[in-house]
Amino acid sequence: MKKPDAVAVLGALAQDSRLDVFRLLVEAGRQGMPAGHIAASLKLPPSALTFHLDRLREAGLVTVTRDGRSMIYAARFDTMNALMSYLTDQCCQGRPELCVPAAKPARRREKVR
Amino acid sequence: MKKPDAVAVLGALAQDSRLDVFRLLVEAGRQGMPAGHIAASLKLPPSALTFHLDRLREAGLVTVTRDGRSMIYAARFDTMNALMSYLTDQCCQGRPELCVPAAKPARRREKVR
DNA sequence: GCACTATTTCAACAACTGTTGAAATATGAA
DNA sequence: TTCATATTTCAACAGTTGTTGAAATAGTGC
Repeated sequence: MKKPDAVAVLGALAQDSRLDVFRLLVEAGRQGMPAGHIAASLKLPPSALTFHLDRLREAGLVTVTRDGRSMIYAARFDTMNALMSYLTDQCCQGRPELCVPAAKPARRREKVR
Repeated sequence: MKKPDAVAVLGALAQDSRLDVFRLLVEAGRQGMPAGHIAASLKLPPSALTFHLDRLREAGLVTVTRDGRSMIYAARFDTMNALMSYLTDQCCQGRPELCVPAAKPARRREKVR
């Protein structure tokens, strides 16, 4: 991921309603969710939802497919993945331990033998 | 980190000049860098730089201290750290392996037996 | 075809953002 | 004190963003 893409993805997530939409789609997982269901969950007027979904799609954070009269939106984990890598590389001196506690081996493995 | 903070931090990074400034400060490390040096490196007019540094500071991404007539800005890794955790939790289903390749144990285990 | 549902498009508008240059402030040196 | 340097403040301005509601489009079923 290059800088302009990172700026676009960060900008797409840097807004209240859009962060809500994206988190909802993350929860929904790979199968996604119809636009109407998102609108109902978040109480967003349909035109506002379309506006935000467009921006998420332009940033590569969601995919759309039609199913009958519904449009199914789903989170793109690969883009999120690329953003996390970009931030780790560019904004954490490439040293995950500086910014990513998750990178600790952690908890499960008893002992590395 | 809560949602409004995450939105603020994402917004602070979601801009060309600011992402440049922050990356430069990450490179500079804990000792930071005087504003003038940043302005020179990135060829930003001083008033524009102040504007962007203010936003980074409001988002908690940099600290400032005075040294003589210079203002020394430094990246706050703890805030970046908190953002990474927030994104991993809220936008990757809390499953780092979905979005954080670094978190994969990776490569070493021959076979899951 | 007509009615019905799901979603997008469009225009309007207030609010916010990023950039600029000139003036103000703060510190240090002579 | 006066001069020079480092940075911030301020006002102005064009451009972008988010929200709204009404109208348009696309698909389904009768």
